[in-house]
Amino acid sequence: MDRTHSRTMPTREQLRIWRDHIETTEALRARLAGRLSSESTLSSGDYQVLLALTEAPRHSMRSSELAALIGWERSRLSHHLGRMQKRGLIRRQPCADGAHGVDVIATEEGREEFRAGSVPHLRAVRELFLDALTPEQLAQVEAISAAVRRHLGLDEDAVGR
Amino acid sequence: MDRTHSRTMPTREQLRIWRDHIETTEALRARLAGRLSSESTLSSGDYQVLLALTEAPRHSMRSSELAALIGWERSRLSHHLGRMQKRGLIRRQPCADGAHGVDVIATEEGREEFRAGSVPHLRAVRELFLDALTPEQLAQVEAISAAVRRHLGLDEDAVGR
DNA sequence: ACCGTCGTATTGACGTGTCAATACCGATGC
DNA sequence: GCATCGGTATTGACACGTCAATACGACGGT
Repeated sequence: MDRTHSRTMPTREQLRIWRDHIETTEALRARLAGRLSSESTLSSGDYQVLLALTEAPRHSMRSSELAALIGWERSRLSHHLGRMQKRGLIRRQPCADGAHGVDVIATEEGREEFRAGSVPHLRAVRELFLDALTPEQLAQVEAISAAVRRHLGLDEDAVGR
Repeated sequence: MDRTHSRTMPTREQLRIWRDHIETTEALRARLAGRLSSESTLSSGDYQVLLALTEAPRHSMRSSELAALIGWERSRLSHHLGRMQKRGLIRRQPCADGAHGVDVIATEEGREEFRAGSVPHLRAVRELFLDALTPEQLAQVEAISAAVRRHLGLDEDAVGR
């Protein structure tokens, strides 16, 4: 590779860009979470879970599949499902089809909350993020994310890459 | 404003870019935090606090100044300082100069940990983030962050803008 | 039948973050 | 002097996340 730059420390300028990037993205995430919970009783995590479940057959999914699909650790999902269950958004029941797993099921109430939160959430993504950028910038965001993901070795598993 | 695009929902493609962006940045943050705590006993939060304090005169700062400088809510800082104090990284003492505040002081141990973590941390920023991008992309990141910050109304207070 | 072991899900301890309520103190008005 | 108000810092309750430890059923070897 012979990269000349990798042995030196970041410059002030580079660090500033890094910090701005992280802080801005964090602020964006927080704003979006705020919008979501002001329009529905859901958090971002609840939304991700319910998004996956409502799109699944019978609004239901194996716990481990769900974790893989949304990219969460198992224990994180387990804790989160506990909280959601307490609020009546989902149910859990021993896996119907033989094996030794757990089926997670979105309740009617959970699906209702999801529907109620969905449109405002998508609108917020547009208003807070997409509207801030030109189409060229959005394409740049895509390329930059891809470069970082590749660099970090995410997306390893995908087949054809 | 008459923006033609603001009344429609995001496309699938736009949503994908959004999610990739958020997830990638989050993964980056997590990786960096992991590197930091594997090289020193510090978390990212500890690092930010100690960075501000070690650069301040007498390694000390009013609690409220500190919160403003690193952009944290007061209560968040208070909780965090409690944890750092328990580990001996900082001390707190009633404000020396008259008024009714609290001085936060980096202990010798805190400064030592900061020094130990600093170089590996900066190296990790380079390796995980800066090395992933071309100079053009880094400039794009800067412009994109600026656009989003402007759009969200951050940076409001700055004088001359 | 018994013992490891692997995969799945949960749990407990703890660090982290937010929000609302509180404690504290100095200044201001009566 | 005393009530009240404003700014400062803390606290408690709770949501969220990670890590390590645990439970427990299925499976393979003996």
